[in-house]
Amino acid sequence: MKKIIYNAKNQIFIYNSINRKKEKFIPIKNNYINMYVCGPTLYNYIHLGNCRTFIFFDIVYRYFKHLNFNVKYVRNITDININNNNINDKNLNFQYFNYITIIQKYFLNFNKILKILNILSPNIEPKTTCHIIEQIENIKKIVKLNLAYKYNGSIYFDIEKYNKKNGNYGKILNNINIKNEFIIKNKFLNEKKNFFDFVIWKKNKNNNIIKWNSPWGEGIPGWHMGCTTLSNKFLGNYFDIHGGGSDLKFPHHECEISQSNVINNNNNNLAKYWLHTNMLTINNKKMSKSLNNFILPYDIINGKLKITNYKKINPIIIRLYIIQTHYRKVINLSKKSIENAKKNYISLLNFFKKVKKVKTKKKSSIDVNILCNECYNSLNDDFNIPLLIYNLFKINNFIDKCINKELQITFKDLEKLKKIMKIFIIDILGLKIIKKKKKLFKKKKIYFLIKSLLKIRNKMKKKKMYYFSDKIRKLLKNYISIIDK
RNA sequence: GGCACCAUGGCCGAGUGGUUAGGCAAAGGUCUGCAAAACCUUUUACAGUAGUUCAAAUCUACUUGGUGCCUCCA
Repeated sequence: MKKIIYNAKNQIFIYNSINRKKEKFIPIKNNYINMYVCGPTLYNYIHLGNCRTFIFFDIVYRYFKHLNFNVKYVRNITDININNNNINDKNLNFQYFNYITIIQKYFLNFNKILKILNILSPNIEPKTTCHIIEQIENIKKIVKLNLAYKYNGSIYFDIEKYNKKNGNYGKILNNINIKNEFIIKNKFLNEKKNFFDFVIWKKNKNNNIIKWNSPWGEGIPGWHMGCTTLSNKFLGNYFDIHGGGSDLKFPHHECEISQSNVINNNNNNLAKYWLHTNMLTINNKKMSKSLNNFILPYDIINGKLKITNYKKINPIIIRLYIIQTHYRKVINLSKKSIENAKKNYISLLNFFKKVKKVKTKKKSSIDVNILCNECYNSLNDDFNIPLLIYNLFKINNFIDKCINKELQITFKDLEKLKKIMKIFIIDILGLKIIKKKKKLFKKKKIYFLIKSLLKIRNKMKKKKMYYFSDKIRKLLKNYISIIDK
């Protein structure tokens, strides 16, 4: 028998990347949750793989809020780029105006995509460029402790010194041996002392206009410094959850941890629980900007892709498609699986329509509380959304059987199930109901045309002229679907 | 080379020790003028080998095949 959970809040288990184990989730401060997720770097449109992380943590955020935790959710915006080659835009020359235009373009796109995927805004969305002073202060601390060195005008974090001084770079999240022969064989140590030493202050090159003054000359802070500084500033030097894609584990998160431990003079490793979402692959290859095999959400929505047979896909279906797979498992994009999500979506939301057909009885055939608790149990077990969806289908199935009078349910229990389905499908999974194609009807002329055609069709049907009535239905197929009662 | 992960029917995809999602495709049914939609029924699969157990798709070990990270990445 599975345990019945009366207080879901105290029974959450999370897979912690630091220990590679599922651990009971106990917030640092009772009833408060501080959560940080690495946001986008604005050098291109966000692709479907990027969206996965944001959708997953959106559900984590929604679930915590549903459980009445006080959640502070911070997701940064990296609006600065160390390597300008990353910016993939033909019109770009590194003039100030163009640079800012491009950052703005991708920023707007990012917000738009997140909105149509029904992702809630975090509490704070700090931009890297707005916190340069704090970053310089943090770099000063590292330099002062003699754990950094200057090379070619840039400042590097000295891993060897750090590790000698009780540090553990490479081992916290990744188990990477920084003296591994394979790496030494394949990489060249032409710039830094140690191959893994990472830049914390990058010297201004080619008279780039994006730069700030610092004790080490003009330049920009290193990428990892942004996240350490922003999380520290808004959530303190030790907070509950730090999240991001699994490809950020190394080196990004490892660097963040080292910096934070030095700056704060502790061994807290920045966050208590580290969560990493797995990759989205296409043809079994990781989707990424550098491999140029990425898929943009807009192209799916607008039906521009072969993988969806050039059919337009509702963004909420994309959302469901992504959460159907557990966050720690790879998703391989395929035609069938998107179609699958579409069907699942329809049948999940159909619940709210067909539930009206149920005729309640004096007794229920099943203990409804178990069905409800199983939903909470699924999410409590390391945010097992696929298992949750499975349990939602169980409820859906039960209702089908009540309609067919195979099983029965009381009024009270039915209300309970309606409530739980609403909480999980709409509030937590964020699968809000699609508005029907009303836009077409707004155009009055089309509306009246369709209406009069329907009138004609009904008359023909009455006269049993089915050949013509079916023709009309076929003609109108692209605009409306006609279902005879 | 190191570390991490994955393998489920014709296909896509859940399944976290016993009851075996869901969808596509196929067949039959309720309904129906035919359809559509909805619902019901049918088809039992877990890479291989060994082990633990009364019981393994699920736990353990090894083998095979694949993926990710070790360079910017969600």
